[in-house]
Amino acid sequence: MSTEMLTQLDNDRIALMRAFVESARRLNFAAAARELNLTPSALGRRIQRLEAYLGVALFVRSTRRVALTDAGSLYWRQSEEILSAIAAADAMASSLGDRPTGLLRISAPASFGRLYLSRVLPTFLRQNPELRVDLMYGDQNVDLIGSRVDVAVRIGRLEDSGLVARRLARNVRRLVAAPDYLASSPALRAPQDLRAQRTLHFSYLRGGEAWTLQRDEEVVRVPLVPALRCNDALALYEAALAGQGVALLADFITRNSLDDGRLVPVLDDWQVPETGIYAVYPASDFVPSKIRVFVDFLVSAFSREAAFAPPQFSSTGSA
Amino acid sequence: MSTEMLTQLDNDRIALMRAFVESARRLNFAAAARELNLTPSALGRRIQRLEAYLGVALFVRSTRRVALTDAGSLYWRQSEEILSAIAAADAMASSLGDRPTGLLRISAPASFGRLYLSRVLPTFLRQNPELRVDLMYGDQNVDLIGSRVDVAVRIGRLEDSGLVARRLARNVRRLVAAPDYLASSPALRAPQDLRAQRTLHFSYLRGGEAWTLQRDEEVVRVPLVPALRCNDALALYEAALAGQGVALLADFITRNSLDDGRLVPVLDDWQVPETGIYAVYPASDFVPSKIRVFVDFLVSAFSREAAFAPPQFSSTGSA
DNA sequence: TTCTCTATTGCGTGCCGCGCAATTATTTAC
DNA sequence: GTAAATAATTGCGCGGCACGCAATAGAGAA
Repeated sequence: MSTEMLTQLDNDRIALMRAFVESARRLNFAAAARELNLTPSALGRRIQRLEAYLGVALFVRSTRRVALTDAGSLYWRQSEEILSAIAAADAMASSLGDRPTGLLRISAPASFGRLYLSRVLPTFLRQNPELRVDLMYGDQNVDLIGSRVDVAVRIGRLEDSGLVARRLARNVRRLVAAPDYLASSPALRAPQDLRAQRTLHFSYLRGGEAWTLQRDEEVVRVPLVPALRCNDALALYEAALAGQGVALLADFITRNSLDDGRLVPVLDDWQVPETGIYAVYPASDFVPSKIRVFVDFLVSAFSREAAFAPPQFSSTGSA
Repeated sequence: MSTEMLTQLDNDRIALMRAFVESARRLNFAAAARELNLTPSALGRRIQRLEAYLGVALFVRSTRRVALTDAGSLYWRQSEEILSAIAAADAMASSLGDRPTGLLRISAPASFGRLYLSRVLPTFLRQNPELRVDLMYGDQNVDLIGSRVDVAVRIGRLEDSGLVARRLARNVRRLVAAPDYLASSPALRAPQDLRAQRTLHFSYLRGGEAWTLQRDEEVVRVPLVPALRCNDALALYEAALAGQGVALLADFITRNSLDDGRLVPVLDDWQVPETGIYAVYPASDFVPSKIRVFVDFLVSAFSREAAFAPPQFSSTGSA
């Protein structure tokens, strides 16, 4: 086929065009060769290859002089345009590697996003005016590549391979409930007591419908029959506030309510295994700078956030 | 230098772009590889090279899925345009090799041109409407390349190398004079008698101011002191007609006048070495078709012309 | 004329990209 | 849940092609 024939030769077509353009400008192969750091022999051969490929003579040669043919003149114009188009495309693409531009698609858990991301995002956008953000809230771990997500914030233990993860903060979780609820509920002194409680369970929680608690070396896994099962942590939080039952929630959600007493810790002497909050993005030799910039921003923003730092809550909270 | 670094890599840039475009269209390396008759490995490497060159990731990959990055999307558009621009330029250039188009610069002796070329040229132009002709009359042998002449008609013996010559016709020359002149001039029976004649000499004649005559094996070279020396054969012809003296002229010039007796041959038993009429053009592996077409036209036109065929004149003459 | 510079070509070498096959991972089927 | 199939990647070895060097030839300049 024709394409088959061509693929043999169009390998170095740009080099050929470059050689041709330079020669056309100077009408002197030797000078063009010097300009391109080539030997005259190599340059002459490139012109020959180009002519052979096109099936047209581009130059009329004597041993000492060179002139453009008609085809050469026309091809010259076009070649110049093509070469500068290529240069422009290259520059464009390369600059994308340097400057954060375009659309940044972020996936984040709804709770984390609404509570926290939406607070710091304006700052980020102000710092990167060339960047637009598409924020997709959802607690399910989406397929980054399939859904064209650039960066995802993930909470918990991660397992994705082929993804780079940077830890943003610790994720301390607690069993909490509203004082109202506790006043009217069965005693709750040991993990096993949870089975008699109304529990509020996060759908996507790893490990199914069960909570894992530990105290020193002791680890217990308590199966649940949740009173409420929801895939939105904030909804669980509000249910807990309303006295619907006991919930396993991250500190960054319950922090304020714990501070002012609207929620209280439950089974305080037991701990929930600590996980992390991560920014993950596809591994690549050339990470788009919009991703680098955003992840860096998240890291530095969260490093200044007290809400995530201490396992026990204090009264520090800054915007 | 930057150019130095780049020249290493931009060799096969078009192949890389082709691979990229195909992959971007299908978002499937394997399919793209099949389309391009490549192995997936080769195609993957081409994408890698392109990304390395640009310093940007064009695709986000998992082992089984592939998606475009922002840079990839943008580069895709530009690549498509660039590739079609290249295809267009190629097609343009290649078509020039097939169809006679553009400007054909012809150099020809003034005599030959005015007497003959101008008569057949309209036919040629009618047959090749896309062709414009720049006709340059001059008996001097111009430098084809330096003056951008495509085809030159040359009369006589040729010596140029690096040029291709096709013989159009024999060039039979004769010594002629007007009857009036002969009536009032010294006797003219042997070549040596020419020294006493008024002679009309063509400036560019090879061999200086002398005529060479032969009879059987006998060759004589007769030095001249021309009464008129001119670089325009037609001017000599008219001078001869006016009875100014003896001229050495080509049959194609004097033919009509010999037919009707306005000129008569002189020293009839001696002959002037026969030369040829040639179309010459620069040697090249790819002769522009406008040149091929024109030379072919000349050859076929002159093969039908009686004026050049017979050494002795008959009464055949067609338009 | 001689000298210089230019374009070309023959020859040898080195590099680079390709194909093949194995590896890894993800999707689909059962 | 396991297994099979497909897709992308990588290591390895080879082959081809383009380059450099040097010699040839021709054209212009002094």
